Amino acid sequence: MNIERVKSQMRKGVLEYCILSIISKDEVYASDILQTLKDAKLIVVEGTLYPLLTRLKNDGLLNYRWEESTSGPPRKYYGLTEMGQRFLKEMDATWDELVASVNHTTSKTKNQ
Amino acid sequence: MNIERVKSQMRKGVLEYCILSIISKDEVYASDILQTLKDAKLIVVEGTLYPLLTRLKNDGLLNYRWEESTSGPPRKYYGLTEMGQRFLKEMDATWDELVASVNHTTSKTKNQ
DNA sequence: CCAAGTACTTTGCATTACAAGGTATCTTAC
DNA sequence: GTAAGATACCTTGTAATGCAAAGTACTTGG
Repeated sequence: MNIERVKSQMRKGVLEYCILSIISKDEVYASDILQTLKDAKLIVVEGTLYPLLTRLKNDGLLNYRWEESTSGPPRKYYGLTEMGQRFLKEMDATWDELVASVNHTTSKTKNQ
Repeated sequence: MNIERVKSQMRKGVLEYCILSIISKDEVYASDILQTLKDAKLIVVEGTLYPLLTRLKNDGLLNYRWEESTSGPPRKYYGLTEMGQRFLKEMDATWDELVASVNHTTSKTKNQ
């Protein structure tokens, strides 16, 4: 039992949310997403991200287009579908609710 | 793919944190915890809670004492060990960091 | 003594993050 | 033109764990 496991555990729950949010702002490819998450201290590895992107695409929340790169193989640039945008809004609300619930449970609402 | 799955997913990450926090305030038994979580809209079922309490106990974060009940079988009243208290403080920090990270990623910090 | 209620426990399953390794494409250097 | 390195995407196996469902055990009331 260590705090790293807990961090990882908490991270899991918001991964999809953060990834959808990142994609909603800009068409990006996997490395962009990894870098953005890293900047936010939400470390994620390739083996986690790729299957997740595929899952989100299969669920109809994402689509992508291939784009040539000047410095390597072509990249998959992801964007949100209309359904993805609707879903992201729901996730926004879900996140806010969760924060409220946790703060309620841990009593950070008023006192402290 | 539905929003319920996402909620469940997010919930997972904070379950241990919320449970430790609840126990830190008062000696409670399983049904108390379930009720408190339910009040906070963090629905959890028995089959989730009991193994988790056992795990936390085995990790040295919790201890318990049996107490007779006037209305049924005896109850296990849980309390935090010293290690559990230290761990909870770390979880507090971890949670705050996560909220900051998510807000950063989803850009709720300043603009919007 | 058995039915109902309460409390705790166990089993099997599905999901999924991660580590590690693999495949494919492109650029650079020679 | 090809070998080496870099970049990008993908796959496989494993471990953790929330949940549904069923089980065990104790207590009380008729």
